[in-house]
Amino acid sequence: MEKNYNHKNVEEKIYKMWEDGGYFRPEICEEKRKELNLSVNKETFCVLMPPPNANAPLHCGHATYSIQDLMTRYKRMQGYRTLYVPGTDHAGFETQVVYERQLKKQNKSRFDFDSKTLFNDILSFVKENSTLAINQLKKLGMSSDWTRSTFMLSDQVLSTVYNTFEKMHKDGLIYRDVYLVNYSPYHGTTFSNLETIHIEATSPLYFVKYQIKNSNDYISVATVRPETIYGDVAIAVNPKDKRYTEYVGKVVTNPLNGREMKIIADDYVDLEFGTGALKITPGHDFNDYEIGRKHNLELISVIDLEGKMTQDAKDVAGMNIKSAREKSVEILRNKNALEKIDEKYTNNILVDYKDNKPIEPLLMPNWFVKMDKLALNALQAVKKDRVKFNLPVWKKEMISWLSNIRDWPISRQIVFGIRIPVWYNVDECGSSHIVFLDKNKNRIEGLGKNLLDKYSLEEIGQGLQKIIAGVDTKYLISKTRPGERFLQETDTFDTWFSSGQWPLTTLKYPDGEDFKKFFPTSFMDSMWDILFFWIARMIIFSLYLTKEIPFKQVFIHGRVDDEKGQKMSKSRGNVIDPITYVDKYGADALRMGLLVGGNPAAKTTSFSEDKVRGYRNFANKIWNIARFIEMSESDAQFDKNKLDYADDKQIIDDMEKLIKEVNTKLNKFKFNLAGDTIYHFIWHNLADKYLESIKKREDKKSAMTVLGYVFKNCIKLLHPFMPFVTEEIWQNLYKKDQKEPLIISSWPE
RNA sequence: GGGCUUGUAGCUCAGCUGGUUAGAGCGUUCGGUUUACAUCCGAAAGGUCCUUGGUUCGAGUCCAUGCAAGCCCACCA
Repeated sequence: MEKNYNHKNVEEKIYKMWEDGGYFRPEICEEKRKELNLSVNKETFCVLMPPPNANAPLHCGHATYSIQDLMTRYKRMQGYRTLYVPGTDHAGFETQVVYERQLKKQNKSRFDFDSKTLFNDILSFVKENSTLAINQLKKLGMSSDWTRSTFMLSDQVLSTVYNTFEKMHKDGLIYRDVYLVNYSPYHGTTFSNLETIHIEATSPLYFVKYQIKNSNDYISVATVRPETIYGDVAIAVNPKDKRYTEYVGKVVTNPLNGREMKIIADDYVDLEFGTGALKITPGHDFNDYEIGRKHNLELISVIDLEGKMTQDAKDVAGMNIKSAREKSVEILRNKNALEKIDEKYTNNILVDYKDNKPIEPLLMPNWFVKMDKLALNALQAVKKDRVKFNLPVWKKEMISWLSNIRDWPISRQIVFGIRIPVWYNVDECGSSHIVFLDKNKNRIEGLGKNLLDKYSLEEIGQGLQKIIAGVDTKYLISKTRPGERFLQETDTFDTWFSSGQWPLTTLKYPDGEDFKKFFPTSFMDSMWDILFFWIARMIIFSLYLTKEIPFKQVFIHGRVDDEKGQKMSKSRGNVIDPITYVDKYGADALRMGLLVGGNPAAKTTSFSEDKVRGYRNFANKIWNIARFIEMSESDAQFDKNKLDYADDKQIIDDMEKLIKEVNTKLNKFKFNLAGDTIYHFIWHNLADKYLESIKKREDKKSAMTVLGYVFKNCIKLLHPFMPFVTEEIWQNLYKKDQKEPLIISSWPE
């Protein structure tokens, strides 16, 4: 053994030995343990890997997969039939954004391609780079069964997702509706509520006069969006507001288009704010939409999908929102309908989480999942602890989210995703809006009935970019084209619709062997940022399809921040690439830095090079204990009844205590405490005290036997944390007596 | 507006159901060519455990108030 531990000579070699030996596969482990007369537990232990984006390099967050691998290795050594299932995600929206940036560099955009071509181009871009993430996970030491790896766009996944959609439709859980959605004109797609955020902005607040019919009075209304006045259908005041009591029920004139609108009373209106009177624009504001429904008001769209004003916006039709706003203000001013402007007004505007571009609430036909009943099942499962959480706070958050759930818009207007398996008969969707590239690659847009006169169905189908079918358009659900005259819905599923079924698709629901053996799974590790996006949806889907929960235990880990406790971000320039630390200090040190250097269960945990370096030193420490043992002679087999020295008895005592403590802590998922306990024992008890004391003994042989025995148990306890260096030491020291590699050796109980 | 979390050594953080002299990594100072390791060893400095009050034989740990920082949800036109 070399004087210093060098991870570079070890990690790749050891990983290959494990993988080639099939030790990541439950079947082979079971077989080998039986051959060697090691106990085999009938129970299974299964962990699903949250699928990383197929084409992006790993970031620090992925290094927390060490938690999953730690649990896997722990249970594997305990003799459970252990399976850690890997996979990769297509990450629809994220990937498309990255790809579109590439296109932009070539002066192209998504509009230059028909959707089929664009999809295939993005897919091959993903495939070209898809081994990147997997290879990096291997470098971290993940002991997952790569022969079972699943890709989110594989046939198996598609088939399950389609079947689920069909079943939900049959059960009346899928509906199509015009709904006010979060639409991003910039990205050209809808976002769910979870994907939008509010940011503070300064927007001029305009006070607009609405003339009361047959009177000289007017009501003044404050708004930051005068261009939407074209879509106003009412004025609302609070019923308790004495200033306006006499006006309720009267009629005002819309200052921009002359529409006659009622003054209604609704206690949603805040008496304190603005003038106490609110314009109601159900087509472009979520609260107004609710009020509109309550009072049976008309829905008017004055902004279209491109972010331009519609024909209903008369004088400003065709303009973009910004110019339309300026123009509207000008018109109001000319009509003497503008009372005043508060230029310094600050408000919160709705933007997307990705690029912080404005979201327009727009009326759009969309596919929805009815959530009330589905969520109720999940809620009960969580309340009854059928799914356990590592901290009570996550259970609470889950309960409150599930209790206040809204219907889920599942259609996205992006290309890179799983296309919704819905087909329209072109002869029945004449009023649908269709966009396609003709054979000369010119972008053609119009109503279905008009286009079909000029173009062949084949040409439209070939170049198809988008169909926006009316809510009442007839459709068929089918995995394949149901007939000559059919075009498929161009919307794709929200990525969480497919990843929400990950426990089912990876294990090959409903008939796969793995599904029968390993479902429900045992341990699910994830960060809190996708608690609702993902964890909740997996519970919902599993309960819906199988009546079973998808996993028994959820472990929520924290965000990995930099050494100053600041969030890592590209703009701050403090992003740490985990692989550079693996190269510099070894995967073992990196894993310890995350698992033991902080508290992985805390909301955030700080990570630094110093920590990793500290644990690299620890790897070297145990390496040198191993060298010391290798260089000294020992004579007999360890026998607990033949301990002559008090020191020997003490260290054995301490070791037994250590084993108990580590087991207790691991079973409570206190990984940092378990690891820290081992660290202390090895360095400050075993090495600094015991090992130093026996150097002075005359008869060293018996002491070396004790040391060898204690150290062997330490190496086992440490294996789930630091798999590489422990396995390498095991191969050097204990191969003579132990035929099995450390990875499947028996755990000290 | 509603909810949550955190406040411990110079820095980043551990501290399990309350129980002796409060710990780690890095940093600082002093001393070590001990034949496993300088990626090391020995020693030291450094903490009113945010404030105040309470429960208790006993509080870093439990409760309340205040102060400070951060997060999540909802969003007032």
